[in-house]
Amino acid sequence: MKVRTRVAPSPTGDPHVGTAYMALFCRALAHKHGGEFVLRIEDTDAVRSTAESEAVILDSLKWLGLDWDEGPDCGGPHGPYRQSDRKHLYGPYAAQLIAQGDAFHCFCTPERLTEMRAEQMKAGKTARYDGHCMSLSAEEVKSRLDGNTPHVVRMKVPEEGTCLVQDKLRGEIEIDWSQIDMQVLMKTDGNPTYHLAVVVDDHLMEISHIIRGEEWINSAPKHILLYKYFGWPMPELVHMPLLRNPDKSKLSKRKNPTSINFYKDMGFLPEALVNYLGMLGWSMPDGEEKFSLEQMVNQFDINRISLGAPVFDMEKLKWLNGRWLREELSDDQLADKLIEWSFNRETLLQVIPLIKERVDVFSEVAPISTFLFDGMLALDESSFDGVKNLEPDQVKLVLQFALWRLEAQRDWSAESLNQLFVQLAEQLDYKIRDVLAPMFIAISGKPVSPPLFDSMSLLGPDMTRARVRHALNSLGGVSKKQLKKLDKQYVALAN
RNA sequence: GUCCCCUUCGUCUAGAGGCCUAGGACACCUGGUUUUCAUCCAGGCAACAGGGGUUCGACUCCCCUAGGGGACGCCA
Repeated sequence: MKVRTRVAPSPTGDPHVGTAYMALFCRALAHKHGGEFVLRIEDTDAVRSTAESEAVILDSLKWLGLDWDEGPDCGGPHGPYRQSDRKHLYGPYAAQLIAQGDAFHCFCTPERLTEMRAEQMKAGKTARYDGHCMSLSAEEVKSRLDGNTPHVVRMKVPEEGTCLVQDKLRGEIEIDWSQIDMQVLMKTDGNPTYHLAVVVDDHLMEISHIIRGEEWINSAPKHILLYKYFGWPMPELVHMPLLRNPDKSKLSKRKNPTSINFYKDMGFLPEALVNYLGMLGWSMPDGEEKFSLEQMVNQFDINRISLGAPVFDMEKLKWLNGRWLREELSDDQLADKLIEWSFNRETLLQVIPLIKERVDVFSEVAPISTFLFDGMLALDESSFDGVKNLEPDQVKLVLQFALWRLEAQRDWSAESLNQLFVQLAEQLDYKIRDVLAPMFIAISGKPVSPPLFDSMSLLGPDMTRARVRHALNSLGGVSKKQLKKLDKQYVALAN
């Protein structure tokens, strides 16, 4: 059988290193066995999915060299490769399950479900649909459907027994059916949920091996059951360990930069980042730590994957990057890479308007603009001494609120960043000057610098957010207790 | 709370019953090369979570405990 794998990102945000991690292993397995690696866009969440996010994710994966054999941009024999373009496909499958008696219409309101789950959890039970709408008669269902009552389609799940999940890495995993919820398959808006779409698409696209994060183990029984209902052959399951923050929690942008673009902005080489991801949870037979994507594919053996969840260690990534840079690039090539990265005419033309009025001779250009080419700035508490009108706690509050706003911000033009801060200052009833003072330190490292919003715009969302987070950390970070308090204030702010 | 997964130096890992006095790498420390720094080289510190089995023999197999993580959405 042909080995076909897929990575299926959801275009709802920044390109995540975890997506690249899965793409790397999917690609390695497929290509090692002469098969194909597919990229599919899972945009069944119509509210959160955006075309921009999709474009950025595709670009990032390409930048890393993790290109695919079939996908939304290049097509292929199993297209389309975007679930929103396949929307018409899923309804009939849901209808088939209803006709077979393996699924049913559900008219329960979200309120009732929330209440039901809360009660179940309170009683120490697993939250699970209680089967309320399964008892509806055919006539009742028909009349409600005719009356256009909002509804979903749910799959039926056995009450008793055990599901055996075969995982290539972990062997047999037993999960009781009583633990499995009667998953919604079709949403009120007519879109399939991930669970239906993934099964239908993986089957239609002839995916042979599903490589995904460990977080999916618990929903494997739902998928296995759907394959059974449809009478389709079950692909092999490979659940990879999850990448971790230094504190061992699941890698998250709150604690560690997760956007691929951040690493690009920092000036990492794509080869080094891919190499680093490859050595998390996997190793070359000879123990060599520096290897190219091609070398990894050639040597790839799924049995060399280790299951302990690896901590993403930027220090080691940096060391590896240094090796790639020194060992693989001639001075000439390095010069080209630097130009490509930031030292180009285009970037320069964006910087010059910010500094022209502030320099008299060329030799002043570098000192005033270094922060635009820097990574994480060398900050400590004393860096914020110049912030006079705010108490230390207020400085933290401003930075944290700004960070939250910036995380939600999509338009990264200087003008809309300006508006963001004007609004924040108004809502806080602070002077804009006082709100901006800590921001200047966070972004440029100094109390005075070229225009803040233009600088932020130039640095881009990933680097800007990382700097604000870094500033917060250099002030001792925000404790859980503080965070809770701030969050409360922040929510109150919006209303 | 319920269920599931995981567990070798601080971190990434090698290890598929005797080759383990547990190897490598990052970080850290020491020394050498270098006008300084970095690179590079040499050396050092440092781990099989705990307890029971199985076995002539357990880092490796089984069980229990502990710790960590994840899942419990009309998100993926």
